[in-house]
Amino acid sequence: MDAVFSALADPRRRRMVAVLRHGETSAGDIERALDADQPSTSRHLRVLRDAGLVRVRKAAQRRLYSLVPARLAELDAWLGDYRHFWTSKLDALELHLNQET
Amino acid sequence: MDAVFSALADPRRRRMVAVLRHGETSAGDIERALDADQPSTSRHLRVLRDAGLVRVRKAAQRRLYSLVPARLAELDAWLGDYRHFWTSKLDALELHLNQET
DNA sequence: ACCATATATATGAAGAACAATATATACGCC
DNA sequence: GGCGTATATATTGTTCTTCATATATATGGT
Repeated sequence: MDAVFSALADPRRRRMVAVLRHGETSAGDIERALDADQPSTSRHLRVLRDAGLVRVRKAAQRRLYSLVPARLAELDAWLGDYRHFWTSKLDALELHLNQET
Repeated sequence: MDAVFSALADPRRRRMVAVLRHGETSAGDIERALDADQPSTSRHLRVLRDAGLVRVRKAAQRRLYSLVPARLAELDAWLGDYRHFWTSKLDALELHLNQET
């Protein structure tokens, strides 16, 4: 879970994840989509991979990346424990009080 | 959003958030709940505060911390864009396949 | 009311551990 | 050999930890 959160803490990596939302994408296409340099792209993809957020598949010289739903589902499960905080009426009031502070 | 993710990347800070799920808690009580030293606790609370995940209220010498639902709701909203990945049947299958890897 | 002390929390500074960036180089497949 | 991608290395920047100190409020004695 640590790795998931810290992987997503970087805006470039979140943009990568956003790109992957549209389906399997090659490292090169991700690189171009983000207009980043190649080694840095590769390194960031590695962080996402190590966090289990993406998986990679070889296709000749290309590496095709895609999202791993399970990891995002875990994050969702974690958040689930807190969801009542902003969904319940009682806490909607609390939310309102916060805004005044 | 960066700050939210990186604040939650630390397990101690996630435990703090978990403690705060039960309601407003003083810095000292959080410190004891986590069995951590005082300065470190204070600093971690600051990170959570800077990320907007908690707010603080003064009561004499005590500082009473509580969760800010809005920030967690933002996280939930971000996740929302991806939710269909693991809720659809097609991707439930995919989730299953990942677990074998 | 004044002073000393206690309690609760925050901040400063120094060092270790960790992460990011850039440049260069290596690997594997066609 | 050329292409797509990954890794090594050096450097710089961030974050965490610890010890020491600072600030604010409360309490008790005189």
